[in-house]
Amino acid sequence: MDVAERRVPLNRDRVLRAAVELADRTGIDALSMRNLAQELGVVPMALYKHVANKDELLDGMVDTVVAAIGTSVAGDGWKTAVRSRILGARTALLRHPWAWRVIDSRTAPTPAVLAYLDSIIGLFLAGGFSPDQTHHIVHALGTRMLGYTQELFNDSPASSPAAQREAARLMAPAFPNLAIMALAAAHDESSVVGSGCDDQFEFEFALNLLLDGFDHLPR
Amino acid sequence: MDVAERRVPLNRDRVLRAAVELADRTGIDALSMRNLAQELGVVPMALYKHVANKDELLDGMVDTVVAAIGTSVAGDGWKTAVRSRILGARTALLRHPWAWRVIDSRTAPTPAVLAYLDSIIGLFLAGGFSPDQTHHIVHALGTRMLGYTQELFNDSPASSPAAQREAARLMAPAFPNLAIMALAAAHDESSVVGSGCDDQFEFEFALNLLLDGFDHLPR
DNA sequence: TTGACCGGTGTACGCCGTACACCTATGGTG
DNA sequence: CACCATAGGTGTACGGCGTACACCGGTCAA
Repeated sequence: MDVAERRVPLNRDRVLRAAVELADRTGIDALSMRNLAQELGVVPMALYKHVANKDELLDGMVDTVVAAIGTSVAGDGWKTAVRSRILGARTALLRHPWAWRVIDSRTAPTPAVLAYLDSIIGLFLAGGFSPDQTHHIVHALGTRMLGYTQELFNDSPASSPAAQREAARLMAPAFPNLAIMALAAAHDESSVVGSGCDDQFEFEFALNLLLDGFDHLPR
Repeated sequence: MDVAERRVPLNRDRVLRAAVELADRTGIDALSMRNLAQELGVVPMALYKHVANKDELLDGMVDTVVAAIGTSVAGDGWKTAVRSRILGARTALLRHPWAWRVIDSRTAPTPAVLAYLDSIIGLFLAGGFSPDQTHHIVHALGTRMLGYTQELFNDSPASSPAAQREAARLMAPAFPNLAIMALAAAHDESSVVGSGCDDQFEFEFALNLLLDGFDHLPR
């Protein structure tokens, strides 16, 4: 019987999928070769028959989730095509919160990442942008102007609006402008339930701003 | 004599500055409590009299470099003020390549980061943007649309243009659009010596695009 | 029948962060 | 002046990490 179980003996793919699942469930920091091995009912060193080392495991995980982005494109011009592609990538990566951090801790991009990038570039070239312009555009899409993400404001995940307003009032003396902004955001209850701040909306706002900017480039 | 040396006995500040310096020199991955202690001529556990644990050390390091951004602002309207502030932050952080990654691996923002953010927000509020608009804007500045940075193209640090063109030709079959773009970038030799791609120029291009976008918001 | 090879095992090494007990000099207080 | 609390540096030890290396049992081609 255990022989029968051994008959499906741990593809590289099974290792990668298990790693992704474990990282999703317990966080990327808790993903160790030992934990992963235990999850698969195997001794740690067995993994090394399928991945060279932990870095290659991480690369493989990235490739797995990036490859899942898919290649659907709506055909109505470059702008909607790019938008749908990027939003699709976002929803795919949102399922694996560790992915962003892992992706840019890697030194060399993985093939799936390059393929995704290539497809985006293709959309801009097909849209009539020059290779140089496309280069600038890709940089603009890949650069973060500030060093930190919007996660700043998730102080307490499900805090009530009242508690949030109270927190704002607390930091008002030290960071008055921040407090003003936070209060305004907590105010407007038209957004989704969460932190008084609809991340999806914010993302699309920024994306549209950039796309419109690209649109106005001389061509 | 060694008593005399012990008379300057390891401020928390000296620990943080040494940590920053060590991370700059050997990379953030090589920064361990043990290495840092050795650098300071002290036993590892001595550090724990000055920082609670390694996470707090990292927070302190972030605070140190972010506090060094400074608060200079040119007075000619919000746009130039924001631009100079952000470019200043960029040059400060470029001196510590590990900082970006450490900053967004932290769960809670440190005081200096909040202060910097507060000052940026203040510039937009003073520029006539509503708190809500400012909120959107800060998100736009803090979000990276693609999951990867521009470091993608640093395959080989000091590769000759010829080598780079050769690399592009190699990947052309698999990633044709990427190759087109890379060739165009390597082409134009007007940029700085480096990788055929002037990161500073790309950054300012993206920044100006966003700032102009903000400028056109109804107000 | 044999022997190569593939995949899983067991042991061991050197690194990491850090808990805990200890030691020693210092400086304020009786 | 005697005393002792305290701050800062030490030494040892533990559990976890990635992984090198030797091993070993099946499977299958020759």
